[in-house]
Amino acid sequence: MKKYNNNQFIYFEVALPLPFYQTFTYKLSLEKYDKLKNKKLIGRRVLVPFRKSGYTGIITEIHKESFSEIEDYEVKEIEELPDDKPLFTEKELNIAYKISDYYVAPFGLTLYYFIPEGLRWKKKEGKWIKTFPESYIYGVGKIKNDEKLSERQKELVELVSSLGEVSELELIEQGFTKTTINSLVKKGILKRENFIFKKEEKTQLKQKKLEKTVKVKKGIFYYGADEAEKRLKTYTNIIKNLQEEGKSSLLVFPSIAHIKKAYEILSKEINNLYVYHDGISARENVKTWFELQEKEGSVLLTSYSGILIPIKNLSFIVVEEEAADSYKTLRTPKFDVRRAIFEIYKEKKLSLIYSSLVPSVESFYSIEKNIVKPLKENFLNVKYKANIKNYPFDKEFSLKKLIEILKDNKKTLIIANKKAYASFLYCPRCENEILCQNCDVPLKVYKKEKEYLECSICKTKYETITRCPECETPLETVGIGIEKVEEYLKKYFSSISYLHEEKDTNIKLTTTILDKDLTTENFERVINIYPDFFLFVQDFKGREKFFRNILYSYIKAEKEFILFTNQSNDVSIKAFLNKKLEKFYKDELNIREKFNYPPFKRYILLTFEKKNLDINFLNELFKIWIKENKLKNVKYKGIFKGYHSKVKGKERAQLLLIDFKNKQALKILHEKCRKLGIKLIIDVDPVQII
DNA sequence: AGCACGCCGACT
DNA sequence: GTCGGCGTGCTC
Repeated sequence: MKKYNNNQFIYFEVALPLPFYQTFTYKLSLEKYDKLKNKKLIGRRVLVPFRKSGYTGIITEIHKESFSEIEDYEVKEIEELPDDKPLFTEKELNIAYKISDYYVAPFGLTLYYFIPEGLRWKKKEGKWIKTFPESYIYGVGKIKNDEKLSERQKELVELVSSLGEVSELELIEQGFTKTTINSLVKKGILKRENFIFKKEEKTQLKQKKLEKTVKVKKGIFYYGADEAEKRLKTYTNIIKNLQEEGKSSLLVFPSIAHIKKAYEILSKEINNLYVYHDGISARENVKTWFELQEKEGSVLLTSYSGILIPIKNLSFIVVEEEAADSYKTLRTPKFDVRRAIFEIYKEKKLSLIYSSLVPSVESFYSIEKNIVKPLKENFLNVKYKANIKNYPFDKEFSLKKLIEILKDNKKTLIIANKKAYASFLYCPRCENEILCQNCDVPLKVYKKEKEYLECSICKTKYETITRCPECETPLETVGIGIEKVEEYLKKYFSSISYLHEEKDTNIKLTTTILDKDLTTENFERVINIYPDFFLFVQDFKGREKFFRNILYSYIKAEKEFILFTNQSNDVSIKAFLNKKLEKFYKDELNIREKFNYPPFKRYILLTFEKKNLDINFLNELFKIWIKENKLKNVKYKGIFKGYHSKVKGKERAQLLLIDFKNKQALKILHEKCRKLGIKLIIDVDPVQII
């Protein structure tokens, strides 16, 4: 082994946004290191060369001084340390590591996911592409009378003051030199800000005296039974108390819509309130990131990517709507925000609340097992204020009945449950459904804005057809989507709109109610049309979804609740009607235990994708993998053709591992598949199995 | 992932 | 001849 002189360099590991279960070694010359103001390297953002391009990485580990390069590869030197301090502390790195480990996701990709978009720079064709300019120039507006400025300088000052704020890059493109800008900055006529721009003075809200002192102890709690608005009030009290001690809070929501609603309500009460999510400009998010690192007593509302911001004095976290399956991300890193937050709790030991009107089955189980403590004694409780009626569902009768009900002009919310116009097109003669050419699934029919067909998987749009391509028979639409309900109602009523449009109409339509708990609007009557299909989907959470769908729609009704269903004998409906919610949870847990479903067994879903995938070959490969890794008692189901057996022209096969613990072996399988050109998607604790 | 290299079949 | 699809190998 050839040794190099390593006295002049510091060596460290860098996590890069690449799909490998490894970090990469880079070095920095001591000469450059000595010039750094902040000597802390761990958690810091680095720009590194990689092959012919370059990536943004995070330093995760410093090598000992005795580290020496080996012949296998040449360690390259980093190009730049763009920030003046680390982006993450060691605690956040630990949390990200645990998340990536649990979900068998590459560490570098996991960490990269939590870096704000504005700081993810890439090198292409020798040039670093930055998401937005690094520095901005703006005028301060103080020019002393005796100040002598050149013509060019005067021009620059004029331009900047007319624009208010302009990126330095833009000024240089306009032909101004760095020296011109620098000299004016030195004189204090212009000001330069890196990343952060003119600080708008946030008007501080006048603080009313706190009604009562609400505090939460350290630990994990469950907060249920109250509706979303009341829950936000409770948090407001807790947050304000914490702010007086300089402590910060983090509120996590399952969607941007939730955050917006919560912000409307909380911003009237709370100072130092921040919002961070993908819908906000990259620049604004970067600013939020750096401010939260410094400011005491701040409050952050976020969804997924903001949970790892190293917020100063963080001591309180809320996971709102904890039952929302959208907390599980769809792309790599495939992780569950609820579990990620649990990892934060383990690392930081603070107060953590999981919250929902009624708990998820998993949360109920955790409460029973004493892992989570209910904040209130009666955590399972719904106010029964509206009368309940249910009618059987069939296409003809239900639509007629609907018209009859709506005739009295009461303010009504209709939950149509299905989007689009119809679920698919069907030929009554040859019994064919019109399928997507790439994915082999029926195409959804859209009609409202424009007539077209769309694949719900690959989103390919097709022109509408009216006759069967095989036999020319006129096609029929099957299923009642929200657009069909709307079309039908419009023949009889004019005051109709969608709930999200926030228009003032008597009849409102929506596809789903599960994410609308924060909708403050009240409805005299709520009609839920045929939520039954939740029960027919091959999904271990089907019944739970059905149950929640009914409960969430029910609580929006002030006086009358109407349910069109053919499942009125199901345990979930009976538990709801008999006001014994607990019955549903007990029953559902029994079923899950009996059928080896989560939370009793842990699942890992493996999805294999390739053009022309051979299932027999895959079976062979799987068995060899078990043998080679000496895996014992591997319980699994499969390999079966995926529920969507063809996606985007690729064949799919799936395999369900039950209570499988050896994550290392999974990495080996992933590597093996990659070499064979098979894409393996590892989904630990999938929220649905289809 | 993303890119270079090399093999092979189709087509000017 | 040569263009391009895709299987393979490699990345500090």
